[in-house]
Amino acid sequence: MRRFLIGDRSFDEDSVEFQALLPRAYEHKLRPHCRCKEPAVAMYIARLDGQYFVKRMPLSGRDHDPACSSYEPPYELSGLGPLVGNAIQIDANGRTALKLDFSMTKRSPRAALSLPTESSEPAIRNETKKLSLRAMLHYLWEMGELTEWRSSWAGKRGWGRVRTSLMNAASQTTARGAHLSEMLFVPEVFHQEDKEAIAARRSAALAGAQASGTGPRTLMIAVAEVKECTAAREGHRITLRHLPFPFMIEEGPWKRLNARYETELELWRSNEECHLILIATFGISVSGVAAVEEVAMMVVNEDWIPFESVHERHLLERLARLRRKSVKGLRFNLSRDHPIVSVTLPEQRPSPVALFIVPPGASEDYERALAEMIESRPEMTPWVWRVSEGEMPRLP
DNA sequence: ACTAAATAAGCCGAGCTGTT
DNA sequence: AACAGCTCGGCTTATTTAGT
Repeated sequence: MRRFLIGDRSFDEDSVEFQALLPRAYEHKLRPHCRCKEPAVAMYIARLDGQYFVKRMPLSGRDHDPACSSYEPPYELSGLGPLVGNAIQIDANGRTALKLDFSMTKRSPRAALSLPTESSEPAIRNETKKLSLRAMLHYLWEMGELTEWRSSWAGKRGWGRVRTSLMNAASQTTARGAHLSEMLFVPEVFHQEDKEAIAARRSAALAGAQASGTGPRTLMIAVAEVKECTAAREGHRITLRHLPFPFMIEEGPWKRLNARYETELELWRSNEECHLILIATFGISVSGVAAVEEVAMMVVNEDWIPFESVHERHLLERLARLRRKSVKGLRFNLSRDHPIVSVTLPEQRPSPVALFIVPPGASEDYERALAEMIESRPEMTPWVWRVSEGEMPRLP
């Protein structure tokens, strides 16, 4: 159980007086501090559906004691590490600001191209990294705690849960000076009996993507599960679950998508249980047709945990039966030849465990980078499965 | 209100990879 | 081995924001 400090008073999480204090503390924007470590770790109070929760500040999971329920493994082991502080900036109120590497508007084609002017200005290095679309999807998944799993959650996570988690994550986040929740569209679970209300909420949510006729088109970001892709008269039609209309994609981008996400599509087609998650910037034309501008994808298993190879899926399958929590590491902007932690087991005793999978045919550089990564986090017990050496080793 | 600086989006070229 | 296509980074220009 967690113990909190509010002001100079100490409370047990479950105590009646603490639960009674929460609404007032929320009202006055008081910040609880978790006493699992000294000095206590700053947290915040969130209100969800009229209930109050003490939540950790974004990306502060590593500051908690490994035994604390708010503990999360350090993000340096996943693709999140290089982005924190640059593309992902966290302020004191627990809100994060993202820098995006994709357009959120579509401007009309440039009227005239001006000849490049002679310029002797010193070149300004743009060293700030930005989030790709895939990294944005991984960010939402991680912040929504959809990378976490324990066996007791079996059967309890469906698209409704996923959607709520994603929207919660977005509500803490800004990008390009706007709230991410206003830019993000995630289709609601469709129920026939609630058809009209859902349609009304949907069209309200999609207002930001609607073409106004003049000026640059503003785009929105959609996250949804792909149902199927079919050829259209021109380009392709992507049908998404819980959405009554398809997203159109032109032939060129469609080809690129297939080449880029060949592995993902292959994994998706090879297994009926898994889901293909799409993230795309899109706009809606005056005639009401939704068209994709940019797109990225990832494959998740039946528990909505992302994976990138059959080996990882096997590992997740084994871990899904464990009562203790497992946390999936994600790649964000990193390419496939960078090692990242596959899964961490934060609740493992005596120390948290980092599970790595070395893909067959990994280079020496890969092994070297992996060794460095393991060395840099001595508090984590490493577990390595080298696929080329055979079967999965025994889990810790 | 005007100017300067920061930011966003699109274009272009260098380098890499995969194919023929 | 050459070529084509794609990706990534840098540069340019437009637009927004902040400061005077």
